[in-house]
Amino acid sequence: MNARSTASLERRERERAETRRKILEAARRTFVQQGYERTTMRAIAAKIGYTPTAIYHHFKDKDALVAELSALDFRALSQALRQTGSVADPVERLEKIGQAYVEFALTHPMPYQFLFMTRRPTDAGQEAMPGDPGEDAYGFLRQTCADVIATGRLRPEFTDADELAQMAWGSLHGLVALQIAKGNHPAFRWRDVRQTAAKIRDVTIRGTLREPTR
Amino acid sequence: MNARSTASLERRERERAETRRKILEAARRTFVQQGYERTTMRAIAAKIGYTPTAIYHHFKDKDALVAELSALDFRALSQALRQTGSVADPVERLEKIGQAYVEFALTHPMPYQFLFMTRRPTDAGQEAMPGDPGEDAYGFLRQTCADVIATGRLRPEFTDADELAQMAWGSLHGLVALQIAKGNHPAFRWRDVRQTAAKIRDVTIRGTLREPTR
DNA sequence: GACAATCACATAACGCAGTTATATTACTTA
DNA sequence: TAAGTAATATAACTGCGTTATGTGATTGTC
Repeated sequence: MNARSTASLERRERERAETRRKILEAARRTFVQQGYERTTMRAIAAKIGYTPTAIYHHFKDKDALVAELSALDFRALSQALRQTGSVADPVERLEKIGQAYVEFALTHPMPYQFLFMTRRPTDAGQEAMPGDPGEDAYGFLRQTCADVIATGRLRPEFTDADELAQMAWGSLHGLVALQIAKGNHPAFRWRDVRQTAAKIRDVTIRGTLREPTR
Repeated sequence: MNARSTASLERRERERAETRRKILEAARRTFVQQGYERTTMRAIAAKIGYTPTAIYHHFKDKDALVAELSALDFRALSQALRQTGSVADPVERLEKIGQAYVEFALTHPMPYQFLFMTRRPTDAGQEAMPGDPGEDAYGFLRQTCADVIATGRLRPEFTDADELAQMAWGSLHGLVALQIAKGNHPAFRWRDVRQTAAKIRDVTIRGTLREPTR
């Protein structure tokens, strides 16, 4: 393998990466506009001047496309969540986590929908992969809940970190999930989601703390 | 039109209704077992010894099947919610509404998913139909929230019935929606949903009330 | 510099889905 | 008994995700 071949290899890899990137970009645009079901491989391919089969040269199948897009976006979530780790007080940290979570859901509705709002058959029975960013984030939330419990500031009925995590997660997930699914439905006169989410966080914290705080 | 023809007409209508019923029953079983996407018209038809086209003689398309099934189940929700109307205290009534709502979601996951967890393109821009059971239920929740506010027992920052309704709805929706979508995912060590939901209701109420209660 | 190999695509097609145009069969009505 | 109609079947269409196979350009080897 000489210098010329190395340069050629590098160029080919660059071109391959560039094609991959173009596919991902077109896929993201289409997924966001049309949603998962209504996005066809043919449409993605046509948008960048390829045939559908070309996509399969770069990605295993349609799910792999969404999975990669989701994984990319999830780095942002993981980072945002972990930045809250600097907050010393676990209660304040829990609130920051919730805020970052809502912000992520609202700015990345497509991967959010893919990860948390759809039931995939592969979900059942699969072993917990340590790399899964969703489970990763849950573990982080759970740990913070355990820290909150350890402060002793909660009412005595809150001793289970998983239960507390599921209460906190569920409360905020419901609001953003409804917003994503029904946000354009005029009959529900939707209030500003970020503000409502903030109130849900306040209520959750005040409702679980041992003493009235403010 | 003589007596015989009337009898014949009636019998034919009975038979037609019976076929409709059989289709709906088979569709319900399949939808519950397999979910919406994996349920095929061919499978429904085969289960009752018909060809797929026969279904189209009774229902416009696949969505119409789910819509009718959902409407049927939703009568149960509306009734269950309205039965809570007998509770005089608005705060207690709100709690009962939440309990009935969670129970409905867990016992009717398919219509729940259809109505609240999927974004349908027809949702946008459509006028509010008064018959829509979903909006009907929201209106009932909203009214109860308004009643709660009117009692004056809430903290001063809670004055908006829609906001309060969306907080209550979202909190419980999130828990059951996660359960429906990710309930079989082993990495999240799910606690008993009804119990967690009860704690969410407690926390929401205690967190919004003016004075600590118990 | 010929030549095999490989890469990055395209062509064509498969199987399955929802759906529909067109029979066919049975029953009702005149 | 003939015409009409309602209920179902047959066969096919379109569009989907996906794959087996072809093709042409580029690369590495003798």
